[in-house]
Amino acid sequence: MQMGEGVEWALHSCLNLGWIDGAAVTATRLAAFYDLPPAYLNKQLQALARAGILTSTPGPRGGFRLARPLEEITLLDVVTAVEGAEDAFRCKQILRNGPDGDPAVDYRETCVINGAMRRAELAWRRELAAQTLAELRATVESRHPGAPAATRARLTVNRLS
Amino acid sequence: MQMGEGVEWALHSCLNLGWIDGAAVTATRLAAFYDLPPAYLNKQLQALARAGILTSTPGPRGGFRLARPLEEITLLDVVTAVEGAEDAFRCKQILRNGPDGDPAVDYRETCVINGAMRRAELAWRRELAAQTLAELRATVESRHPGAPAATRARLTVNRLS
DNA sequence: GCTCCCATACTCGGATAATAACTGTCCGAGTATGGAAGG
DNA sequence: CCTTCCATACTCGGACAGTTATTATCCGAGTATGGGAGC
Repeated sequence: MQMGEGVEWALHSCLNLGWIDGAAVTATRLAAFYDLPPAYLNKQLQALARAGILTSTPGPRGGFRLARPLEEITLLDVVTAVEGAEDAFRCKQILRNGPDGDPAVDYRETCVINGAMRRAELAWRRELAAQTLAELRATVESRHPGAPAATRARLTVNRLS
Repeated sequence: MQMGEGVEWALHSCLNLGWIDGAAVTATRLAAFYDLPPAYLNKQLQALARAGILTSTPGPRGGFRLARPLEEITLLDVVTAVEGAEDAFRCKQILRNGPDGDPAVDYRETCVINGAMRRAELAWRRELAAQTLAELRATVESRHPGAPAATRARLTVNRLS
């Protein structure tokens, strides 16, 4: 069970976009920040755009920008956008093949094991939804006061170094 | 991000073993219960045996049996045994490639994003560790009082049907 | 009848393929730019 | 000089390979069984 690295890239990119005010930043520019594969990061940002977290504009002067302030974006929003909404534990309803299996029953509702696993995943999601990206940004700024300016300078320069 | 189905198989098999008193059950028999691939289920049971949840005995009259009562087996034990102990979110430390990246720093400790993700996974693990298989067994027995006898009959018959 | 022995069948255990998911790359559709032509 | 137009360069967006992880299978090492030979 492993989460795709797109989640990590997306979260860092969203935080960086939070330090840019209004200007659109291209996927290539964001990828160069951490030396990531540009086209693949673009793929993840597309997912964020589909989820309504970012807005994308094509053409020159185009790129991605935040669709809403970081206060209104939770970790769960980003994780769901990139990884999908379905649970990690997917009940295959093997009880249906068991001795008293009933084809008419939806064992995803009745299976005790599935219920316990869903409860655990719910706790995970609850914790993710409790954290907004604005809180993460505040923590970073308190530890590295120069980060906003440095990021803004690096992402809004006219040309890549 | 998806969890292997071995977890589901392992949990169901452990519950079934909880209704057998002392007798060893072969992987083939347990697989036939839900019409699963026998050799692959055997692989998962091996993982449980390596983790000390089951004991395995080879040869005729061999098979798997619980190493300790269900009261002392948590969901987390089984998940960890089958899926491994490492976190789903693995911080690749992309900050190291960033503007002020320091090769000497372990960003798994300092990265705010990694900290938030680990907190969420901790909540998930905590929930899993809070549930023992004995509690699941009790819930199943309250809903299906005939389950223990039916399972025992099906798993301890001399020949497969 | 009882004991000992051995061939047998059965089990787990790890090594080996087939499949799906994730990672990475490429090219096309569409758009604002910037300069050139015309008034 | 100002306006209009068009060729250009640049962006996202989705379609296309490469690589890793997951799923599934197979065969060998080791053991209790159960029958047969010997006493």
